[in-house]
Amino acid sequence: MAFHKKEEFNSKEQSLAAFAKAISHPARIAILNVLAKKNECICGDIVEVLPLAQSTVSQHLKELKIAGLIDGTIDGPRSCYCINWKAFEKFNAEFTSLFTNLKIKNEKACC
Amino acid sequence: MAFHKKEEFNSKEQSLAAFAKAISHPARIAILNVLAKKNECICGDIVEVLPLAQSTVSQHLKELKIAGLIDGTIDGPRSCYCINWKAFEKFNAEFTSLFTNLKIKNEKACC
DNA sequence: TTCGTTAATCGTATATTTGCGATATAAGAT
DNA sequence: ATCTTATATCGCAAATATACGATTAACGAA
Repeated sequence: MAFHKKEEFNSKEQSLAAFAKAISHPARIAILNVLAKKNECICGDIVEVLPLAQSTVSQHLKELKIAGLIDGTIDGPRSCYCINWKAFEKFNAEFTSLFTNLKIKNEKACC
Repeated sequence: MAFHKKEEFNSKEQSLAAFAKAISHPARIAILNVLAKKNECICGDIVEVLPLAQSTVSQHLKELKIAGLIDGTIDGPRSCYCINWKAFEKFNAEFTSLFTNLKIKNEKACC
């Protein structure tokens, strides 16, 4: 029975998979781009740019926050989001290390 | 109404999201590692190593193949899979270019 | 031909994701 | 205190993803 067997894989695999999942939707990539383009960590502006309802955008922001890719602070009646570069660096390293490890082990294609 | 609004985002966002989705499950990352470790493009061996049923592994392989990350050829009664390095390079470039673009635009955190 | 091996696919159950409108919350403005 | 604005959260519906067992297909060997 036992569904979602994700726990049975090692932590490195899980960590990278979780990160990939966070950016596995175009809306979330678009959000990251918006956050970076505007030098101020706006938030409601994202809703205007994306073809999604406010509640949906809020949900995507939450997922990015849970994944640690962005930080969010409450600023009066509005929220301020920005990219967490440290987390990005970490995951970027994990990601490229995957490729590197693979490439070292297997240089030539066999099929 | 209109669900899955993914089409409304630009192709770059969609392409990167699709790649991220392909590696957004630890089983698929594990498969990539197995494919690389063994210098031969085994296939049934993956089933032995992973804590998943044969049909499930086959499904994950299919997804990786659809995403273009691996190639598969039929070799007698068995299938031979291997990593598509070209696709990997392409997506690796897309991925790092995302970070680079973001970093150029926004050097300092604001919250 | 029949049997065994290997892997893909089908059917199905369950879980998760995506999306929206409605509602709640929180703070500044009037 | 009330109104407005901004955002989070709730509740729900639909779509996808994950997993498995059973079946099918394709081939080599007996």
